[in-house]
Amino acid sequence: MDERTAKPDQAAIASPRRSPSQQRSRERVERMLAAASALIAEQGSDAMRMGEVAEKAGVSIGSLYQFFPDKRAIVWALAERYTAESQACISAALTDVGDAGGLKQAFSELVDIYYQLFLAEPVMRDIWSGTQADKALRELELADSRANAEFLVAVLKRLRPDADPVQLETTAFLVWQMGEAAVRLAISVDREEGDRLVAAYKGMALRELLAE
Amino acid sequence: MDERTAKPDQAAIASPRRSPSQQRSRERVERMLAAASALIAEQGSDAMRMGEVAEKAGVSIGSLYQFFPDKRAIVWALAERYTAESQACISAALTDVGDAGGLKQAFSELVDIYYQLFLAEPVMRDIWSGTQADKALRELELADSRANAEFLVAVLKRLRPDADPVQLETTAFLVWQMGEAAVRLAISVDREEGDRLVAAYKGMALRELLAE
DNA sequence: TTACAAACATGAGTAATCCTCACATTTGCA
DNA sequence: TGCAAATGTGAGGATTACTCATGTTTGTAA
Repeated sequence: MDERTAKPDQAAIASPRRSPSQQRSRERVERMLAAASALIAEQGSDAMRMGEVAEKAGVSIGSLYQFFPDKRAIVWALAERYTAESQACISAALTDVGDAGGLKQAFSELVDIYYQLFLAEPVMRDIWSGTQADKALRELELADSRANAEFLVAVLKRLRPDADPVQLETTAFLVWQMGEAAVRLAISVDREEGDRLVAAYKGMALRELLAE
Repeated sequence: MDERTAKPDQAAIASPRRSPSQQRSRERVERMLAAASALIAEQGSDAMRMGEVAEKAGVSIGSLYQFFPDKRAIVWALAERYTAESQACISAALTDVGDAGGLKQAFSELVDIYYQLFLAEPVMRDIWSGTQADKALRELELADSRANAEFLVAVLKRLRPDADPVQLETTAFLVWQMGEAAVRLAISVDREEGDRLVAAYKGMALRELLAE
């Protein structure tokens, strides 16, 4: 990221800014986010300029900063929406799983969905690519990953009631993070190899989840 | 404007700059890299300012740009050194492996070394954190990872001569990338959980490498 | 209806930083 | 010794995130 005017090492998770209370401004904020999303899809979030976002949204640069403390906050807001959406999806896919076969199928489907999403959505790809560099985004991703791992832990506790809970927790979290890494890797190579890598990840992860 | 065709050994992805030919300037370039390294260790590469690097190295800002096309090129140069070093280490650890037990031990040691290195070296940590965001660094990491995976493939072919070579290739590459992701994850949580995650990764990876 | 405070909108201006370039100095060598 | 190429310099151009003084709109209570 650019970080030109950033003060050194201020973590700064979502600094306080006015949140829109009137209908009019709520709509404007939506337009800002939509504009940002479109620009990120076109050029990536690094190349996204605050001036462009304002222009595309049909607002002044000042209005942008009325609701977002800085550039990263816009990306963060978009990221938060994606995580909320996918958590609902993951929760739905895993809560009903009762046996090993069910886990195998649900997990495989989830990985496929995630892979497809990354292939199809340039904004998502861009946002989670920068994850490592941005402190706030990294926190969001870790929290999200832990939450998702919890759904897996619930399933595992049902399937293997005698296993060490801490061990299960560790395994689920690792498997989840490996999945995100595998998908990010897969989309950065050619399609054929990407497919192979995702398939290999599935095998590796399921072996770990089912037979310890 | 010097359009003189640079030496063919400039395999660097982006380096349209003079490379030092005199003893004096070679020493100055070393000082620049040392200064950059120190500043990255202190504040991270985002917060590193080109002016600071020049000042700390005792050269002018112009001299800095004489040898590095831009800021990222400095980070890239440091990254390249680390990869060259670690490749030698990895090659040495894996070339003599002859059986499953040997692989298990060598792999485990390599993971430990890598983990310790990331824990101890703030510069390495910082550089490879930004990997996702920087195109050139990502290329370097992928190339490095493929090269390292090749050492693993050589071992696997010896241990499992009948296995599908493409499959082995995929597995080795995936395992290697998962390892990098696992270590990066491990250092971003508290030490105790990090140790558990690295141990879990080892188990998962070895199971995949040894028994397909 | 009107008065008024709070929310909202504006965009020229500020500050920080990357990088260039015209010119000065040093080095290797014929 | 002369000179071209390599190296050194730092003020200034260019870009861009972000601020703030000032103007406008909105909800609401008298």
